[in-house]
Amino acid sequence: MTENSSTPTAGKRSMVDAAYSELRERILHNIMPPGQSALEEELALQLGMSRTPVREALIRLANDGLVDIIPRRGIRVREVTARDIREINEVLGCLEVQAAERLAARRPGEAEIAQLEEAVRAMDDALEAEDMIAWSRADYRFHCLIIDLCGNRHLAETARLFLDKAHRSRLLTLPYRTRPVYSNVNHAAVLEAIRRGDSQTAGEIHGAHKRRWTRELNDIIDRMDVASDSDSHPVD
Amino acid sequence: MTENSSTPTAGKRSMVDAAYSELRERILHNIMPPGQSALEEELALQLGMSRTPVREALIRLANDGLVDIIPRRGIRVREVTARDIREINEVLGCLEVQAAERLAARRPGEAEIAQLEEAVRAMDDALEAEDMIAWSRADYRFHCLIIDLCGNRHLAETARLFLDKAHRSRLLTLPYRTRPVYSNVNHAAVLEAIRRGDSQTAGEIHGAHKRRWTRELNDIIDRMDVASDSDSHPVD
DNA sequence: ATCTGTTATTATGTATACACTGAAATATCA
DNA sequence: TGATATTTCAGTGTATACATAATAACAGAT
Repeated sequence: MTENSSTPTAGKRSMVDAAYSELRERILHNIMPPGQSALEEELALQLGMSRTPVREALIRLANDGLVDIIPRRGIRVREVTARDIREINEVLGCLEVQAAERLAARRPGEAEIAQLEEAVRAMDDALEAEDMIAWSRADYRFHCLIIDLCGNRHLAETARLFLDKAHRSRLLTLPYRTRPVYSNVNHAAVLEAIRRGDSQTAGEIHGAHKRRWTRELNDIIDRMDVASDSDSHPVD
Repeated sequence: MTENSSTPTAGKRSMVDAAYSELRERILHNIMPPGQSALEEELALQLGMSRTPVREALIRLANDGLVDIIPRRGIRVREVTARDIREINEVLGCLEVQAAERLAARRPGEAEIAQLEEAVRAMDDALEAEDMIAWSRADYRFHCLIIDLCGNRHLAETARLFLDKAHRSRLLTLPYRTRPVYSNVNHAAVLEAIRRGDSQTAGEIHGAHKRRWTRELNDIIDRMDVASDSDSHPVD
């Protein structure tokens, strides 16, 4: 009877949903670290339910690429290799650029602009205060907003998935990162282009930002000792 | 993740896999047309298995965006609205451009180039013979190859999903299409850029091709009478 | 001692059983 | 007749039971 109330979102969710979000949280927050294996029954016991809803949740998690289901041998939290980090970052980059262009082209309303402004301001404040946790959260919020407001549901859904995948690698790379001063400048510039409805500039700046980040990421990965999974650097 | 084996080398598929691919085929080939609803038990009966594997297959199909699971009222094959067609096409476009760039940058080997050449040749032959079915298949093969060979697994997997989604709308738009002479020219040019390892040109041509197709698609959609789902044309 | 064939175990994959929910259908009342 | 309350009922959501396959343990032989 593990009443695990880590998710304060109390609603009329089915047990499958409960299992899904709980396990997802655990994986995203490294409570279940990459490589860890588990048994369906064990998880069911922990979550206080039978195997059936756990199984169904696991299928969704496998679809999201967070766990591997090994045919008769239970499940494993998927490892994040250097290659994965690079690949995920590449896909996310191209989706986000598209989202930024799309968002600018659709001329969002004042309320939406205000949300973006708030996120940028929060990032500036956090950087000033040297509060990297707060900065990271605000950065995440900004990217989420670009994605969610872009007006293309399919794009938003897919990009959101990759943003979450990227979050897992962020945890690995965070200690290696330098002060993200460029990020703030770029985000402000992107926002300005969006406000003007200048789709092309929004895309270009966001793209340049992403490429710079990709280079930095490659340096970080080289300094880290993660499994490389036989991958050569992508050419920029 | 889910080993999407399009290869006919059927090993020992579990019943879940069988249900998944069977239902997927039915939906993709319009045997179960959009909007059609069904009951789990009914499908289980048709497929000669119990509800459990069918349910699990349905979860995956829902994740792929092919069906909607209505909480207590069974499942429905998802409708393809005009908005969906446009959105899917947009995402696929941006992923494919990235894949083309990536592939060119990667300098694929002779064997891989040969596969692409074969597809282009098949397209030319089919166009000459006015065999639109064969053309469509070769076109599909070409796009699959660009995606599968790009070297980024995550990109490939995601793009593949969207290619399949696009396939469904292709069925709707096919009767409205004009002779795809531009496609063949473009594909040949992309292939040439890939052969030279000219990543930028490959991306540009493929992108231009996609944009032209997007315009044509918008015209087609206007002429069709599909549910529009309150969507304005994306700005190009 | 190592290798191999057999048995035993164990967790999954699938089937079935059951409870709960939401809606259609019927009944009751104004 | 129309509106509302009640009942019924079909179908999902969840739990449990069972069969199967894969591995681990073990014994016997070389």
